[in-house]
Amino acid sequence: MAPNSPTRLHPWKGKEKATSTSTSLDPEFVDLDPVITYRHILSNNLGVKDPLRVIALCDSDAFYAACEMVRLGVDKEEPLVVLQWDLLIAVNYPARKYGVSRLTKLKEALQKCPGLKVVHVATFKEGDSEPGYWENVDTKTHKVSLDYYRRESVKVASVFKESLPASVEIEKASIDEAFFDYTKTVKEILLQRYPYLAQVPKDVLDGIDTPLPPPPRLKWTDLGVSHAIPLTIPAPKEEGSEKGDGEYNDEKPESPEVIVEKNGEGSGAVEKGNEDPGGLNEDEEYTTTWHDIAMSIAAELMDKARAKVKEIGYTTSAGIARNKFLAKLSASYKKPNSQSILRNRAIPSYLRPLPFQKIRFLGGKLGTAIAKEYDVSTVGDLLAISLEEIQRKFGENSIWVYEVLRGIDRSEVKEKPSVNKSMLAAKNLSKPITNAAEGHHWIRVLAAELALRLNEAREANPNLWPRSLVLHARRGYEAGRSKQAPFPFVRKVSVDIIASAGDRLWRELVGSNTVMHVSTVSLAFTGIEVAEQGQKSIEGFLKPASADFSKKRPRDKERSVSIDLEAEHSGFGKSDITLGISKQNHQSSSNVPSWTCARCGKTFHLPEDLSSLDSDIQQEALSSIQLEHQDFHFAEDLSKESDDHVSSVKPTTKKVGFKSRTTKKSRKETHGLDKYFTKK
DNA sequence: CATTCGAGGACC
DNA sequence: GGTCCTAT
Repeated sequence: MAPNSPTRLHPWKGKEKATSTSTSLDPEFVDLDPVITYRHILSNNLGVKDPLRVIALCDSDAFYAACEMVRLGVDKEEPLVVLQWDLLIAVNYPARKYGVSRLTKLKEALQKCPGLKVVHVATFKEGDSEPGYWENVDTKTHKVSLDYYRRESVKVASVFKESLPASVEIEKASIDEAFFDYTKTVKEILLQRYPYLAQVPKDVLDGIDTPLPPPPRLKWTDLGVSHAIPLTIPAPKEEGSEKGDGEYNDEKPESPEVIVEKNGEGSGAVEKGNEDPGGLNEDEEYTTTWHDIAMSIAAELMDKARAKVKEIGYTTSAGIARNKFLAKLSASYKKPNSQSILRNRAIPSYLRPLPFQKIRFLGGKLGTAIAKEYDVSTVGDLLAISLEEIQRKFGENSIWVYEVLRGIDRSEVKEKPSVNKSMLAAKNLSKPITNAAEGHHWIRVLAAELALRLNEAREANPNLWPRSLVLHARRGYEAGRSKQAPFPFVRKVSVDIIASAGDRLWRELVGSNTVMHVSTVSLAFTGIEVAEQGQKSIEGFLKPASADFSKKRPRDKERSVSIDLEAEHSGFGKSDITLGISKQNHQSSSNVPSWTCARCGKTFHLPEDLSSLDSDIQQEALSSIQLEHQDFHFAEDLSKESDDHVSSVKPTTKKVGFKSRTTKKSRKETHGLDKYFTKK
């Protein structure tokens, strides 16, 4: 094992070079055995360079299939597939044993597995109030609904959250998987178990930057670790192998040096692991670094959380490693219902034989282009390419590719807001639409789903407001086209409101064409935002003088616009429910600001007696005026009024009572290579 | 080989 | 605003 090398001034900053003294470690891969100091274990904000960083990825096994098994109370051993029209979209593991995989035809699947349980996803048709499971579904009349899976996904996520210490950061990455950052938690536990790690030696030159004492040699199997990826990885199967999805190392490893152990849920793995311990060399069998031990602690926690999730019917597979990319990769090492640790020192042998197109973001066009350019397929092949070379060919940003091939990934586990930013309903037409009436029909169906989902989401969070409605349509094999428009504030969205807005977009999109061949159509809410605290509802900002807002709003970066509505409610006589827009600096003088609608030219005034109306009536009235003035909240485009000193932070149009938004870019997921993607 | 539904981000 | 990209 590698004893920590002596004195370095600031090893935690060390970008310069791996400090490993172990000659057994692969020189292509740096920082596999970094020096870990007292500072490292005592600090909590070391970020992605933290040598004790521990990340996990956990995904649900055959999630849609599992959802249906839970819903129907199907035995866990029973083979089951989920059908979408005549396509299998999910296959549970019992069914996979029969050689059934996604993308097999239903007929073929039934031949392979006669007892196969087949469930069609929920669907609904025009007029249905909610999706359901029917005997016969017809793609000509019905639309698929994945809503049940979304709701189950939320349940699983909340069980994870409840089952883990609050210090674990969680990023829900998709409907069936999440990343976990255990770094902070694991340090706390390390300090509990090894209190001497908190005692910086007094008599040393480097103080807190002194390397930690050598870690205890612990047997993986005694740590409750169910699975550690071996230092030597069996080569992935080649083309010839008759193997379903060709998942990299998906099958049970057979080589004797594999450590398989414990709580494999009765998989028989225990016996196997203990069968031939003589085949293991010392490095395989024991932890050798503090990072190993940190990961084993994460494994304990992950294991417990997964057991909790299993109680509600979902088995999961997890990977634990030093970053997101490797955690994700490791999760697929052994499936289902299992977890794997990838130790730093196993990284080179794990990555070298890996087909690089398995790597996130390399699975698509970029990966294909790289494969063509160099006529190679594995990570090992690409290690020969220098950074300069790859940057010359693929641009500056491809340093990301260079690093990821070497097991480096700087991306962070970032908690996401619980509400999605968009909500989309789509329908693929087997028989293309040829006239406008059919278009309107499908828009109504899509609108019905959106209405249902938005209102449903508002039960949990009443302050959800979609900014826009977007209609996509694709004609034949041409690229799709889209149109969007602001969506009005309406508390109770109805199918009609969405559909009428959708119809307008449809007309814009297809123009005066009477002949059309639209093959896909989708409708989406985008820019969904949550109203600020204290501005819980439209009523909230209607009642008192809008002067209150000015105090809450940031004064520097933008000039706030407050919006009020003027509406008319026939049954209520007077047409003085008004909505206006006023500039912040004007409104202090008066509680009755006015605004002229950019589209219709009408001037509105704030009502004085608004609060005397019933809130139900207020809402209704508001809805009606909003429909007439759909673009009211874009009447003023603040982004056009640029102030030099804030030019880097571009204000966006704002709605009263909503969080301020800037256009500050979040981390690039595509690593700036989008330009390249579109090229080919 | 093709395929459905869906979410998010980047670019211009 | 619109288009294109990525995962399963």
